[in-house]
Amino acid sequence: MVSLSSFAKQFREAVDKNHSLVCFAECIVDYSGRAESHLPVGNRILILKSDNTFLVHQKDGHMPVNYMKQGASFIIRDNGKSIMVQLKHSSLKEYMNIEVGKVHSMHSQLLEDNEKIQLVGTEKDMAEHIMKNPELVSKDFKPLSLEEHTKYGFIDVFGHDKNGTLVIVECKRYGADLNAVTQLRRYVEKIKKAKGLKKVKGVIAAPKITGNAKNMLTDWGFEFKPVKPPRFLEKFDKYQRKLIP
Amino acid sequence: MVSLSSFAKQFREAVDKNHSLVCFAECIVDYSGRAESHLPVGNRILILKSDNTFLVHQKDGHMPVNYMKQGASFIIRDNGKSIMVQLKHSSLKEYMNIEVGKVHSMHSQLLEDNEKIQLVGTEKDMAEHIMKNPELVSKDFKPLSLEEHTKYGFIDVFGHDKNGTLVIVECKRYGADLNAVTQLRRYVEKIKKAKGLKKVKGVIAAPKITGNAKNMLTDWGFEFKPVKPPRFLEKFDKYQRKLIP
DNA sequence: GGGGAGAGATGCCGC
DNA sequence: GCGGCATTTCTCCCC
Repeated sequence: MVSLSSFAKQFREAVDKNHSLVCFAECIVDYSGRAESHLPVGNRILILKSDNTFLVHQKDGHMPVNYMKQGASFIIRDNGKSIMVQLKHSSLKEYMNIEVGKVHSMHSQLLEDNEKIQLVGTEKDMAEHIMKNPELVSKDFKPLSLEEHTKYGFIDVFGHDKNGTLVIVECKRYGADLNAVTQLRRYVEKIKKAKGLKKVKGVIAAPKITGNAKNMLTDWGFEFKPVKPPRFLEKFDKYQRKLIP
Repeated sequence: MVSLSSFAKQFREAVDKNHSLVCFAECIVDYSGRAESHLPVGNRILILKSDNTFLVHQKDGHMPVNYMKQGASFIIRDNGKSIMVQLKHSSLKEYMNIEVGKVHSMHSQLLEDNEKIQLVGTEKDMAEHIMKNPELVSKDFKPLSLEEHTKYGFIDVFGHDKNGTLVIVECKRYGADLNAVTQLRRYVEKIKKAKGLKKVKGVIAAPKITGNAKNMLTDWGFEFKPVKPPRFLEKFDKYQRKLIP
């Protein structure tokens, strides 16, 4: 058990020194901003990060129950019976109040960490994979470019077939849904209009597709190509064999 | 500083007893599942929740750098120089390895919390707001129903005008974008087909709309109605005046 | 369990 | 700053 006054002192210090702080505390949380919320009294995990991001986690679940992004100011007030922590994010017009009644434990320190996560298997990796292996789309597909942000939109892979017809490929690392089809539809319509073309092929490359999406795809004359997202890339290959027996 | 052996023991105990655990530790994190990642050595916050959700947070930022959902099994192995925590989520085919080299602090306990967050200001609240105030859409709009999940789709508000023409309203609590327009377009097309109608009105009700979305909207003959999301609802009104001076 | 859509989505990049 | 889009999205609800 930590006294409320030392909680208030250590919290203030962590905010000012950009330390990271975690505590287990009984609290009431209120929020107002894009929406409004109230969380009645209970025991939660409070996390203050070195950039002053603030998270409230309940004992279960993946997501924080309340949170405040970087950029808020902190006012810590001692009411005697409880500590009021008031977060105010002026630019986002977001506000949060945490009334802390009991502090079961707390720890704060400077965390040294200069590393960034290395991630593979994203949609971009998939698009590059198709660039290198155009036969995944079709035998006569000749990819021209990987254009993420061009004037024609954010088309994943862009090329043509043996007849010179333009082909637009929309990659999805997960199962393609209705949204993926409408997205492809937008790109095809846009490029038809921009280039004054009558025929442009649209292809969705994804590991799978939902039934309704498949129907809409065929209705609109597009194609689906089952493509698995690239995994087990070279630099992770060795590691993988260790990780998954 | 916590010894590696007591870290291993306390972690195992927390997993088995469904306690919540937080520690500050130097670690290396590897992940394989839907994607693959590697995070080199550094100091992070490790969080084990009572449902065995596991989170790794770096000192900055809103999101966890690595995580594993509820349902994984935990193997904790002492290598002498480090502790290997191996998470295996068989049904999701997700794996995570955390190699812990130093433990700066740790705490675990049973967290008692029976409360759920009360949230207002969602899209559903906005749809109800329009049901009660149909003039926000137009003077002659007569809403018929709030149908979230009907055979016609997930239409927010559904009604007709003075001529008996069907009106579909798609609400967005944030600015409407291209996606919102294609969504409305899908609903209108679907209901036209299902009911064999020639004309169905489509309306987007949102606080604002992007330029491109507005263009696509007018191209397709739909309308935009600026509507603010309902806030300061009665039960939070009193609280609000207190919270925001 | 799959499908569809919202979320206080967040984060990234480009303009 | 807005805009457009991916995300190991997550979460909820319905079929």
